[in-house]
Amino acid sequence: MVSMMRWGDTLEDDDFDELTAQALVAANAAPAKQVEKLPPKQVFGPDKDGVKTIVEYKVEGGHKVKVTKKVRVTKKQMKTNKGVLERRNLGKFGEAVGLNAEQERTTMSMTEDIFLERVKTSKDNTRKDENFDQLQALATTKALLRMSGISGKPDGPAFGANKAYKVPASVRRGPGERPPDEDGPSSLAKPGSGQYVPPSLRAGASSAGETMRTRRDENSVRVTNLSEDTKEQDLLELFGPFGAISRIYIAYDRETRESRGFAFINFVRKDEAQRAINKLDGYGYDNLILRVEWAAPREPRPQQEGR
DNA sequence: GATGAGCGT
Repeated sequence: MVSMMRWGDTLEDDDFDELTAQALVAANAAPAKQVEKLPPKQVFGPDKDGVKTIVEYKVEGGHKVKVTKKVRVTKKQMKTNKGVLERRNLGKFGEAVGLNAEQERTTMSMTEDIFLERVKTSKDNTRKDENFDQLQALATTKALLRMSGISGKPDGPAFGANKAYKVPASVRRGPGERPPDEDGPSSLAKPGSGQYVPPSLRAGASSAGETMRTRRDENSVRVTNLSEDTKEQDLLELFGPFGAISRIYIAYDRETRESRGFAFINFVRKDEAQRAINKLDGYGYDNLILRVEWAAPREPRPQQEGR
Protein backbone atom coordinates (compact mmCIF):
# COMPACT_ATOMS: atom_id res chain seq x y z
CA MET A 1 0.00 0.00 0.00
CA VAL A 2 2.49 2.54 1.11
CA SER A 3 4.88 1.37 -1.55
CA MET A 4 2.34 2.10 -4.22
CA MET A 5 1.97 5.72 -3.28
CA ARG A 6 2.85 8.14 -5.96
CA TRP A 7 4.12 11.64 -5.53
CA GLY A 8 1.07 13.12 -7.17
CA ASP A 9 -1.24 11.46 -4.68
CA THR A 10 0.25 13.23 -1.75
CA LEU A 11 -0.52 16.56 -3.34
CA GLU A 12 -4.23 16.09 -3.11
CA ASP A 13 -5.08 17.88 0.05
CA ASP A 14 -8.19 15.96 0.92
CA ASP A 15 -6.13 12.78 1.00
CA PHE A 16 -3.67 14.11 3.45
CA ASP A 17 -5.21 12.88 6.66
CA GLU A 18 -5.72 9.42 5.26
CA LEU A 19 -2.15 9.28 4.12
CA THR A 20 -0.90 10.39 7.46
CA ALA A 21 -3.03 7.81 9.19
CA GLN A 22 -1.88 5.09 6.85
CA ALA A 23 1.72 6.00 7.30
CA LEU A 24 1.34 5.85 11.05
CA VAL A 25 -0.34 2.48 10.87
CA ALA A 26 2.35 1.14 8.60
CA ALA A 27 5.07 2.45 10.84
CA ASN A 28 3.64 1.16 14.10
CA ALA A 29 2.24 -2.25 13.47
CA ALA A 30 1.34 -4.83 10.87
CA PRO A 31 4.01 -6.92 9.21
CA ALA A 32 4.77 -5.35 5.89
CA LYS A 33 3.86 -8.42 3.91
CA GLN A 34 0.30 -8.35 5.08
CA VAL A 35 -0.04 -4.74 4.08
CA GLU A 36 1.44 -5.33 0.69
CA LYS A 37 -1.08 -7.99 -0.17
CA LEU A 38 -3.82 -5.42 -0.24
CA PRO A 39 -4.65 -4.04 -3.67
CA PRO A 40 -3.58 -0.45 -4.15
CA LYS A 41 -5.87 2.40 -3.49
CA GLN A 42 -7.47 3.68 -6.64
CA VAL A 43 -8.82 7.12 -7.35
CA PHE A 44 -11.18 7.80 -10.22
CA GLY A 45 -12.27 11.15 -11.38
CA PRO A 46 -13.26 13.68 -10.43
CA ASP A 47 -15.87 13.44 -13.15
CA LYS A 48 -17.70 16.38 -14.68
CA ASP A 49 -19.89 16.74 -11.60
CA GLY A 50 -16.84 16.98 -9.39
CA VAL A 51 -17.39 13.58 -7.83
CA LYS A 52 -14.28 11.59 -7.06
CA THR A 53 -14.46 7.87 -6.40
CA ILE A 54 -11.92 6.36 -4.07
CA VAL A 55 -11.58 2.60 -3.83
CA GLU A 56 -9.31 1.21 -1.18
CA TYR A 57 -8.85 -1.96 0.77
CA LYS A 58 -8.12 -2.57 4.38
CA VAL A 59 -7.97 -5.43 6.81
CA GLU A 60 -10.70 -5.57 9.37
CA GLY A 61 -10.98 -8.49 11.77
CA GLY A 62 -8.75 -10.59 9.58
CA HIS A 63 -10.84 -9.96 6.49
CA LYS A 64 -10.00 -7.91 3.51
CA VAL A 65 -12.59 -5.20 3.08
CA LYS A 66 -13.18 -3.09 0.04
CA VAL A 67 -14.14 0.48 0.81
CA THR A 68 -15.60 2.72 -1.84
CA LYS A 69 -15.94 6.40 -1.11
CA LYS A 70 -17.42 9.11 -3.22
CA VAL A 71 -16.24 12.60 -2.56
CA ARG A 72 -17.41 15.82 -4.09
CA VAL A 73 -14.56 18.23 -4.66
CA THR A 74 -14.75 21.99 -4.80
CA LYS A 75 -14.32 23.94 -8.00
CA LYS A 76 -10.90 25.01 -6.86
CA GLN A 77 -9.91 21.44 -6.27
CA MET A 78 -11.32 20.47 -9.65
CA LYS A 79 -8.98 22.95 -11.21
CA THR A 80 -6.06 21.68 -9.19
CA ASN A 81 -6.87 18.08 -9.84
CA LYS A 82 -7.04 18.73 -13.54
CA GLY A 83 -3.43 19.81 -13.44
CA VAL A 84 -2.48 16.87 -11.27
CA LEU A 85 -4.12 14.44 -13.66
CA GLU A 86 -2.50 16.04 -16.64
CA ARG A 87 0.90 15.81 -15.06
CA ARG A 88 0.30 12.25 -13.99
CA ASN A 89 -0.38 11.30 -17.58
CA LEU A 90 2.69 13.00 -18.93
CA GLY A 91 5.20 10.64 -20.44
CA LYS A 92 8.56 10.26 -18.81
CA PHE A 93 11.18 12.60 -20.10
CA GLY A 94 14.82 13.40 -19.65
CA GLU A 95 16.79 10.76 -17.87
CA ALA A 96 13.66 9.22 -16.38
CA VAL A 97 12.89 7.56 -19.71
CA GLY A 98 13.22 3.83 -19.41
CA LEU A 99 13.25 3.62 -15.63
CA ASN A 100 11.37 0.71 -14.15
CA ALA A 101 8.89 1.06 -11.31
CA GLU A 102 11.47 0.31 -8.64
CA GLN A 103 13.95 2.83 -9.95
CA GLU A 104 11.19 5.36 -10.29
CA ARG A 105 10.54 5.25 -6.56
CA THR A 106 14.15 5.80 -5.69
CA THR A 107 15.49 9.26 -5.25
CA MET A 108 18.61 9.79 -7.28
CA SER A 109 20.59 12.74 -8.42
CA MET A 110 20.33 13.78 -12.01
CA THR A 111 21.72 16.70 -13.90
CA GLU A 112 19.55 18.36 -16.47
CA ASP A 113 20.06 21.84 -17.83
CA ILE A 114 17.27 24.17 -16.82
CA PHE A 115 17.21 27.40 -18.77
CA LEU A 116 15.96 30.35 -16.81
CA GLU A 117 14.26 33.15 -18.62
CA ARG A 118 15.59 36.58 -17.88
CA VAL A 119 12.86 38.78 -16.56
CA LYS A 120 14.20 42.03 -17.83
CA THR A 121 16.82 43.15 -20.29
CA SER A 122 17.78 46.67 -21.18
CA LYS A 123 19.29 46.05 -24.58
CA ASP A 124 17.14 43.41 -26.10
CA ASN A 125 13.90 45.28 -26.14
CA THR A 126 12.65 44.21 -29.51
CA ARG A 127 11.44 40.81 -28.45
CA LYS A 128 7.72 40.22 -28.76
CA ASP A 129 7.16 37.99 -25.80
CA GLU A 130 5.17 38.13 -22.64
CA ASN A 131 7.46 40.79 -21.25
CA PHE A 132 6.90 43.00 -24.22
CA ASP A 133 4.71 45.53 -22.45
CA GLN A 134 7.21 45.80 -19.68
CA LEU A 135 10.10 46.26 -22.04
CA GLN A 136 8.15 48.83 -23.98
CA ALA A 137 7.42 50.79 -20.83
CA LEU A 138 11.08 50.70 -19.90
CA ALA A 139 12.16 51.84 -23.35
CA THR A 140 9.64 54.65 -23.29
CA THR A 141 10.83 55.67 -19.87
CA LYS A 142 14.44 55.75 -20.96
CA ALA A 143 13.58 57.87 -23.95
CA LEU A 144 11.68 60.30 -21.77
CA LEU A 145 14.52 60.50 -19.30
CA ARG A 146 16.99 61.18 -22.07
CA MET A 147 14.80 64.05 -23.20
CA SER A 148 14.62 65.44 -19.71
CA GLY A 149 18.36 65.32 -19.17
CA ILE A 150 18.70 62.15 -17.16
CA SER A 151 20.97 59.93 -19.14
CA GLY A 152 19.55 56.72 -20.44
CA LYS A 153 22.90 55.05 -20.28
CA PRO A 154 22.85 51.35 -20.89
CA ASP A 155 23.37 49.20 -17.87
CA GLY A 156 26.93 48.82 -16.80
CA PRO A 157 28.66 47.44 -13.75
CA ALA A 158 28.57 50.88 -12.20
CA PHE A 159 24.80 51.05 -12.25
CA GLY A 160 22.88 49.06 -9.74
CA ALA A 161 25.42 46.31 -9.78
CA ASN A 162 24.81 45.49 -6.16
CA LYS A 163 21.06 45.80 -6.28
CA ALA A 164 19.13 42.59 -6.09
CA TYR A 165 15.81 43.68 -7.46
CA LYS A 166 13.45 41.37 -9.22
CA VAL A 167 10.19 42.55 -10.68
CA PRO A 168 7.46 41.07 -8.49
CA ALA A 169 5.45 38.53 -10.40
CA SER A 170 2.21 40.31 -9.63
CA VAL A 171 3.42 43.36 -11.48
CA ARG A 172 3.94 41.71 -14.79
CA ARG A 173 1.21 41.83 -17.35
CA GLY A 174 0.08 39.26 -19.82
CA PRO A 175 0.85 39.56 -23.54
CA GLY A 176 -2.21 41.39 -24.83
CA GLU A 177 -3.26 42.88 -21.54
CA ARG A 178 -3.34 46.64 -21.48
CA PRO A 179 -3.24 48.74 -18.35
CA PRO A 180 -6.74 49.79 -17.37
CA ASP A 181 -7.76 53.21 -18.58
CA GLU A 182 -8.81 55.42 -15.78
CA ASP A 183 -11.55 57.41 -17.36
CA GLY A 184 -13.28 58.12 -20.59
CA PRO A 185 -13.13 56.30 -23.88
CA SER A 186 -10.00 54.46 -24.75
CA SER A 187 -7.06 55.67 -26.74
CA LEU A 188 -7.10 56.17 -30.48
CA ALA A 189 -5.12 53.07 -31.24
CA LYS A 190 -7.10 49.89 -31.23
CA PRO A 191 -6.56 48.01 -28.00
CA GLY A 192 -4.22 45.11 -28.38
CA SER A 193 -2.83 46.44 -31.64
CA GLY A 194 0.44 46.96 -29.86
CA GLN A 195 0.70 50.38 -31.39
CA TYR A 196 2.43 53.01 -29.30
CA VAL A 197 0.14 55.74 -28.04
CA PRO A 198 1.80 58.98 -26.96
CA PRO A 199 0.76 60.20 -23.54
CA SER A 200 -0.94 63.25 -25.00
CA LEU A 201 -3.36 61.02 -26.89
CA ARG A 202 -4.09 58.61 -24.11
CA ALA A 203 -7.28 58.51 -22.18
CA GLY A 204 -7.06 60.88 -19.29
CA ALA A 205 -4.77 63.27 -21.10
CA SER A 206 -5.66 66.92 -21.02
CA SER A 207 -6.33 68.93 -24.11
CA ALA A 208 -3.95 68.84 -27.04
CA GLY A 209 -0.81 70.88 -26.92
CA GLU A 210 0.06 69.98 -23.38
CA THR A 211 3.76 69.46 -23.27
CA MET A 212 6.05 67.14 -21.44
CA ARG A 213 7.19 70.06 -19.36
CA THR A 214 3.85 70.50 -17.66
CA ARG A 215 3.37 66.75 -17.39
CA ARG A 216 6.63 66.31 -15.56
CA ASP A 217 5.12 67.46 -12.31
CA GLU A 218 2.13 65.18 -12.45
CA ASN A 219 1.59 61.95 -10.59
CA SER A 220 4.42 62.70 -8.26
CA VAL A 221 5.49 59.92 -5.97
CA ARG A 222 7.79 60.47 -3.05
CA VAL A 223 10.26 57.78 -2.03
CA THR A 224 11.89 58.05 1.35
CA ASN A 225 14.33 55.95 3.33
CA LEU A 226 16.57 55.51 0.33
CA SER A 227 20.11 54.45 0.90
CA GLU A 228 22.67 57.14 0.31
CA ASP A 229 24.11 55.59 -2.81
CA THR A 230 20.88 55.06 -4.67
CA LYS A 231 21.14 56.52 -8.16
CA GLU A 232 18.56 57.58 -10.72
CA GLN A 233 19.36 54.45 -12.65
CA ASP A 234 18.49 52.31 -9.64
CA LEU A 235 15.15 54.04 -9.23
CA LEU A 236 14.50 53.65 -12.93
CA GLU A 237 15.01 49.94 -12.64
CA LEU A 238 12.86 49.81 -9.55
CA PHE A 239 9.95 51.91 -10.80
CA GLY A 240 10.24 51.60 -14.57
CA PRO A 241 8.40 48.29 -14.81
CA PHE A 242 5.22 49.88 -13.44
CA GLY A 243 4.88 52.31 -16.32
CA ALA A 244 6.47 55.18 -18.16
CA ILE A 245 8.27 57.65 -15.93
CA SER A 246 8.66 61.28 -16.91
CA ARG A 247 11.07 62.40 -14.24
CA ILE A 248 13.27 61.07 -11.50
CA TYR A 249 14.66 63.50 -8.98
CA ILE A 250 16.91 62.58 -6.11
CA ALA A 251 17.34 65.25 -3.44
CA TYR A 252 21.03 65.94 -2.95
CA ASP A 253 22.53 68.24 -0.41
CA ARG A 254 23.63 71.37 -2.24
CA GLU A 255 26.98 71.50 -0.48
CA THR A 256 28.02 67.99 0.34
CA ARG A 257 26.41 66.52 -2.80
CA GLU A 258 25.26 63.61 -0.69
CA SER A 259 21.86 62.12 -1.14
CA ARG A 260 19.34 63.31 1.39
CA GLY A 261 17.68 59.93 1.27
CA PHE A 262 14.54 60.79 -0.60
CA ALA A 263 13.47 61.17 -4.16
CA PHE A 264 10.55 61.95 -6.43
CA ILE A 265 9.33 59.82 -9.26
CA ASN A 266 6.82 61.21 -11.74
CA PHE A 267 4.70 58.79 -13.69
CA VAL A 268 2.99 59.56 -16.96
CA ARG A 269 -0.07 57.65 -15.77
CA LYS A 270 -1.69 58.06 -12.42
CA ASP A 271 -2.93 54.49 -12.20
CA GLU A 272 0.55 53.15 -12.82
CA ALA A 273 1.92 55.45 -10.15
CA GLN A 274 -0.69 54.05 -7.79
CA ARG A 275 0.37 50.52 -8.64
CA ALA A 276 3.97 51.38 -7.92
CA ILE A 277 2.97 52.85 -4.57
CA ASN A 278 0.93 49.78 -3.71
CA LYS A 279 3.72 47.40 -4.58
CA LEU A 280 6.82 49.24 -3.48
CA ASP A 281 5.73 50.92 -0.26
CA GLY A 282 7.35 48.83 2.43
CA TYR A 283 9.59 47.11 -0.09
CA GLY A 284 12.95 45.98 1.22
CA TYR A 285 15.77 47.57 -0.79
CA ASP A 286 19.41 47.88 0.14
CA ASN A 287 18.63 46.64 3.66
CA LEU A 288 16.16 49.46 4.12
CA ILE A 289 12.41 49.49 4.01
CA LEU A 290 11.27 51.93 1.36
CA ARG A 291 8.45 54.30 1.96
CA VAL A 292 6.59 55.11 -1.22
CA GLU A 293 3.60 57.42 -1.23
CA TRP A 294 1.98 60.25 -3.10
CA ALA A 295 4.05 63.40 -2.85
CA ALA A 296 2.54 66.52 -1.43
CA PRO A 297 2.25 69.38 -3.92
CA ARG A 298 5.49 71.20 -4.31
CA GLU A 299 5.99 74.36 -2.30
CA PRO A 300 5.28 77.30 -4.55
CA ARG A 301 8.32 79.46 -4.96
CA PRO A 302 8.21 82.80 -3.23
CA GLN A 303 7.20 85.33 -5.87
CA GLN A 304 9.77 87.90 -6.85
CA GLU A 305 8.76 91.40 -5.82
CA GLY A 306 8.51 94.32 -8.18
CA ARG A 307 8.06 94.60 -11.93
C1' DG B 1 13.53 61.86 9.32
C1' DA B 2 12.78 64.10 5.37
C1' DT B 3 8.44 67.32 0.37
C1' DG B 4 12.54 68.95 -5.45
C1' DA B 5 15.53 72.90 -9.30
C1' DG B 6 14.80 76.17 -12.20
C1' DC B 7 12.26 80.27 -15.40
C1' DG B 8 16.68 81.28 -19.83
C1' DT B 9 12.03 82.87 -24.79
